[in-house]
Amino acid sequence: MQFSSRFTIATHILVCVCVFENEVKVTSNFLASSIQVNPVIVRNLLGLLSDAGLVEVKAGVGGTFLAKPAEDITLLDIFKAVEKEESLFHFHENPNPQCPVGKNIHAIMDKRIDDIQSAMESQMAQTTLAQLAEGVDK
Amino acid sequence: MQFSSRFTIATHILVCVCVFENEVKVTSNFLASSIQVNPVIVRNLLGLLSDAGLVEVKAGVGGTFLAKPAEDITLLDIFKAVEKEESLFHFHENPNPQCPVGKNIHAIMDKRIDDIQSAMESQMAQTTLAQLAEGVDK
DNA sequence: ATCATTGTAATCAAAAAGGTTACAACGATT
DNA sequence: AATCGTTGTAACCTTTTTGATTACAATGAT
Repeated sequence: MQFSSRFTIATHILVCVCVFENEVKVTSNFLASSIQVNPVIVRNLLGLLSDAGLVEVKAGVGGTFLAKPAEDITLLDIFKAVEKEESLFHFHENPNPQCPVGKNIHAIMDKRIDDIQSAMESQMAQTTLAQLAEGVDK
Repeated sequence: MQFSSRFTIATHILVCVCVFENEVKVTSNFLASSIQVNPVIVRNLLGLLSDAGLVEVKAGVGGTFLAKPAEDITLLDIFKAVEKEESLFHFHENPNPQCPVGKNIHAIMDKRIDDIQSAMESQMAQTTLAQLAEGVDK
């Protein structure tokens, strides 16, 4: 199991936008050639990032801009924008209610699983796009 | 993206073994009927848990036992036993080295990604099998 | 009106997940 | 040594997801 590359690609997109938005027109083709994936994949991800209020995409004329300051965009924002699953964990659906363990397994695990997901999300919230963009050596 | 149900099923297996190992013979069929999945799936997971040194499975005669005290088995041990991916995140393979962002994206993100995975794993290590088994109401 | 660009639908291939059948190997019991 | 329930594993199948690609209507500045 791994996260799809949507998260790392979306992050790559946002770093590019942050670094280049005032220098060149950041089109899906520009982004696609930096990431080396198909431009349609970029456009679909831009749609998700736009829905999440992270970027503004200029239809027709082209070009993408940050919709808010890079200091206010975290890895958690990006993750939530592109990974739509509510829960990280996939429970087996039908544990046997006749069995004491099957009957209680959800009650036993749900809180622990929430805590694990929260720990991950808290750490994601620690990194901002501004910090990432600082690491780009032009 | 979600983790496969291997993790929750494997945890269910271990809770069952912990609770029942001294009462009944814990076979793959017994476990399968508590979880309500195919016995072969249980046997495959038991193989992984056995490889990881968490359980001992009696071939031939049948039955599964914990290989160490329930206090010494954590959710992280279970997770690592059944999810073999080294990294949680899947990087796009070929960022463009001609682009300042493409060239640096790994250097920028690798540490952050490690921190996120570490945060998740640390939280997983906080819960022991013994704690989970306490929650079973027989 | 033109033209580069975006938004999106329609496909397609590859990989992964989950399930199932089948059967050889095992090992205690008789 | 034959039996019998069980484990270990191979083979196969379906469904879902991911990632990729082509195609084209809609957009909006010029």
